[in-house]
Amino acid sequence: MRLRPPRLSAVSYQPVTATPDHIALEHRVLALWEQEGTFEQLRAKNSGGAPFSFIDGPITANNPMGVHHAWGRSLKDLFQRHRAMRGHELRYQNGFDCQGLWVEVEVEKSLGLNSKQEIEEYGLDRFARACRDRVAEYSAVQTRQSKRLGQWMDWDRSYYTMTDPNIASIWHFLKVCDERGMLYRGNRPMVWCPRCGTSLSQHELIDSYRDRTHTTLHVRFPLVDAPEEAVVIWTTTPWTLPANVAAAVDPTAEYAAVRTSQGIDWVMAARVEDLFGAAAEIVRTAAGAELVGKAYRGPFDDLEAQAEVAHRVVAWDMVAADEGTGVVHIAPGCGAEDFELGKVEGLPVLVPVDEAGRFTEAYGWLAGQATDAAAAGIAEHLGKTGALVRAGSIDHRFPVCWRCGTDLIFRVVEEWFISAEPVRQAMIDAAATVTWVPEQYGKRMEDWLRNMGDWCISRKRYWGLPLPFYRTEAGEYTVIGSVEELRERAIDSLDGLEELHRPWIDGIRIRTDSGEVAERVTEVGDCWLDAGIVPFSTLGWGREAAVEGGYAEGAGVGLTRADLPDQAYWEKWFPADWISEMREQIRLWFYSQLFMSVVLVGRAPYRSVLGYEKLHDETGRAMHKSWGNAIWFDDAIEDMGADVMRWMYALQTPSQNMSFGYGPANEVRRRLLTLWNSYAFFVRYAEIDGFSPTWADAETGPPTASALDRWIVARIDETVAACDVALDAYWTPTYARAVESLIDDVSAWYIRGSRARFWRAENDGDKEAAFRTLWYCLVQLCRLAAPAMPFLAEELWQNLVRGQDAGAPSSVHLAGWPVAKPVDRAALDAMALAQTAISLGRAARAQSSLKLRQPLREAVVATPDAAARAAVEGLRDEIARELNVKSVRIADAVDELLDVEVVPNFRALGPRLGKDIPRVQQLLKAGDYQRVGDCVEVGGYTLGPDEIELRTRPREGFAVADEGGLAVAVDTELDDELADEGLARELIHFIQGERKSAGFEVADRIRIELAPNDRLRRVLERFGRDIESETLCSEISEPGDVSGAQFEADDCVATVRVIRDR
RNA sequence: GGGCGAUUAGCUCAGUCGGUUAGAGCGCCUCUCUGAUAAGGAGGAGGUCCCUGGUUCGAAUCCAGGAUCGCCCA
Repeated sequence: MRLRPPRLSAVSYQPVTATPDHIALEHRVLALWEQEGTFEQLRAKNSGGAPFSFIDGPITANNPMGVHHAWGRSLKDLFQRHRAMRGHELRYQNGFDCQGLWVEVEVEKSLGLNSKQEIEEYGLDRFARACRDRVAEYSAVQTRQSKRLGQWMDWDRSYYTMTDPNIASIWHFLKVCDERGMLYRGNRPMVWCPRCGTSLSQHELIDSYRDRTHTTLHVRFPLVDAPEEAVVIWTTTPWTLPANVAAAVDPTAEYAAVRTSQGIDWVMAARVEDLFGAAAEIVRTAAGAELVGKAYRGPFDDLEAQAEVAHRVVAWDMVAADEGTGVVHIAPGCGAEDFELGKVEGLPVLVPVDEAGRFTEAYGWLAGQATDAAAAGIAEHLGKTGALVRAGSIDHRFPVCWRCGTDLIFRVVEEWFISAEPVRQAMIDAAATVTWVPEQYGKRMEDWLRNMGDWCISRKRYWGLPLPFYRTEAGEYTVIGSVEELRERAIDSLDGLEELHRPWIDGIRIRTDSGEVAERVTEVGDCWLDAGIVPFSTLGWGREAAVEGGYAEGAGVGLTRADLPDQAYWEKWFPADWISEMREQIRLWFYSQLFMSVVLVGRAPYRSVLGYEKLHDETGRAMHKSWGNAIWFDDAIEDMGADVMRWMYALQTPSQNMSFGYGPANEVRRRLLTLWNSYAFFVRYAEIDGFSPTWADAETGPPTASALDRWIVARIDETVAACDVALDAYWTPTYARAVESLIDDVSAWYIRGSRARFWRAENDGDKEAAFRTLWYCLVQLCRLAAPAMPFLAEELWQNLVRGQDAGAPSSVHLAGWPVAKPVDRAALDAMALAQTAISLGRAARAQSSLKLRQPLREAVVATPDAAARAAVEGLRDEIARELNVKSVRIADAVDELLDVEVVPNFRALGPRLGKDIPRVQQLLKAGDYQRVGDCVEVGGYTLGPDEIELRTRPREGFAVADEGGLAVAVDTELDDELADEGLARELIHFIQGERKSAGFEVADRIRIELAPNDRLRRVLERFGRDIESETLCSEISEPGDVSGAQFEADDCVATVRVIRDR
């Protein structure tokens, strides 16, 4: 280590550790932001800026957030921070989803309740309070977690979907639907959970199939006309047999009557062998159409419920020929397809079980039995009556309730719907105005919209939006559209109405237009109504006067200070410029928002959407608590740290599932270490040299006298432009890769190439330029990386910028986004050429057996391209340094080193020559052409310089490498001086190794004892001082007797001893 | 059955407007640097760009069909 002048100024950088402690650093930065109100400063700074409207999709405040939530929240924060750095005004309103079964089920568990009956016994008021308390608890937990992630939101003003204003906004929407005739009650076969006592929406069936084993039955339905004959059905749901009303056959298929011990059994001919074996005796065959219309005796005709039913065979085109018997048992009250067929055939609908999945009184001996428990009794009964052919079991995929794991059933129930047809086309049109990222999500939305059924909005539960539908005894319905309307119509006092929830709301009766008394239906609403209304309820749509803190009425009191803005505010912030959620929200929140918005204002509530796929573990498997591969946010954030986590999310291609885990996190951490190393390098030398930049330097940029400096500044400009394009397109991986690439270039190329400039003892202009350039690189990197890794960027900023200039912005997040400047393409191209030349030079060197450590006299860089020669000219020093040569000669005489080949530029020539290309290519390859100036005459064409490319091949006998018209040769001849210098380098290398293995500190001074031979003695004479200074050696001595390590190189052998000075 | 994707190195994945030599990271091997050092650099091995056909002077890229996987709907 060379001696340095004493520190000139008192600048002081915070010391930088060898590796970053992300966790400690992040907590430090969080404390700094808190202490200085950095976020508040940012909001104040951007107040009045061009609005950037982001609307947060509410997170269910029901459990701690997971790392999959952190993905979305990191993306949201990334784009918000980016827009804020560009000076946009943002709302920063976070949202919590508060109502619905998700919350109810968790509360049931925590209270030890196990059925709807138990909830009612517990008391709906206490239950509602418990639900609200759970939301309060976990919204606080999620807020804490989000802050730790670094998400900047106006946490005190989060919206809660359970507040009265939110609920009232939905009432208004429902009223509008009613006025347009879109609201109706309907019978629907619903997927039903008997434990939860409620239907499940389509959304809730996602991933609901599990491996289950169920009883299967083959059952005879004897024909009325020919009692010994029967159609035989197969079912996997025995409990539905008491509700049988028909048997379906494929009219176009062939059916066979098979003689069995029980009589004559009709099944589909294709199924005979599977069912009865190859030896089955077929009495006769008939087309399915012949069986259609035949009456049969049902298996449970003795039950009261079956009294009026006339069973018959019906035709159906969906009868499967590859399983069962080819005759399908139809119970329209127990299956979706059965129900549809029943509508066509006019079949009666028997609903055998109640809300709890238990048979009703009309089912006699079955009454009170649960569907799963009834299978055995049903099989036994059928056995007694002779209807049972055989019982078996099946292992299959069967849907279960996502909340409690109970087998789901189908049940026809009365629910409330909003018809989709009147808005279908308008929704498709509105969705087409949206920019979908990734693009195919737009097609998915369109597909969903084309196929969507009516929206079932009712749930027979407790903690949710109370549907404002009031029924008189006569069955007349009134829809209430606001709290004011409720107040006007109420018969009962609203004094006891603590909030718009059950049970309080249930006590309020109203008077209808016709003067009748009406009570509220007991149903609550689908929670996607709660979330879908948010662009209206939180932005003040239709409100005349704003109310500060007014959003918190009802269940939100004490939880939030969100305002209730007015129509002007809505007009400013609607529609959202951008929203982002995971892909499944296409059918959920993106859909419900769109639906409500199209109904209310006839257009899309968002301009652009970023969707993303699923988060899996690092092996690509879905994360499941029960599989033990789930990663808890709280663990991950204090292990890998927020920046590493956020950078992983930024790098992830949104349209692909993410493999998340500690392994990938480590890889990313190592890449961030490169930035840290560059930072540490700068601080070490800036501290030593007393280099202190000013904030103004970041604005003006560094001087660009040297080619290397010009290049890295051009790289920064190029990166800024690339980041702008990527972030404007909401595509983070391109952004993150561009930043990583710049980090790599700063570290691996700029710093490596500039190190000697920083080591230099004298304070010259070039060293100053190097400091200013590296500092500028780091500062711009901080700003570019800040949206994605806000903590690390802030840490660097504090030390590099704010610590050096009190007038600088106090936070990188207040520093503004770098302005894209014109990119110095020439500098980039020149360096690319130089890098190619260096790479070629290395390859050329590698052809000889000389180590890179051995200095060589000269490298020749040759190219026929004059512009390229001029470009490389300015980078001769870089090339010489990297190739360890004394000089670099630039030559145009490629021919002495190389053969030249003319290759067509296909992009330019393709359109012009077309089919002639292969012929011209052949002629050029064969050398059958004339060079005329810059042009080439070949096959009747004259090709201009832009239409050809000159390529070269090395001639034999040279250490030459070439690529694309560029060739590099190295002179491998060694004279004594070069050889000695090489040997000196070897010795230095050896001594450094000894120093290291002896455990000396980098700054320790040493003495060297060695016994040289003549050659080595000559080397020491020539290069002794270099060796001493390189190894921090005070003296090289030659005592008579040396014990130590053996140094061997070339023709030298010496014993060397390295001694630490005291 | 309909729709939307995916398929590129041992692994994880980029690959823009179609351009003739398909890249990165990790892993592996070799070398190198030793004043960023629990780092850094160079090189190498490793590819039927899923398959078939088409369009084109030219296809990983565009089109058609197929296979496999994933997701959505029915």
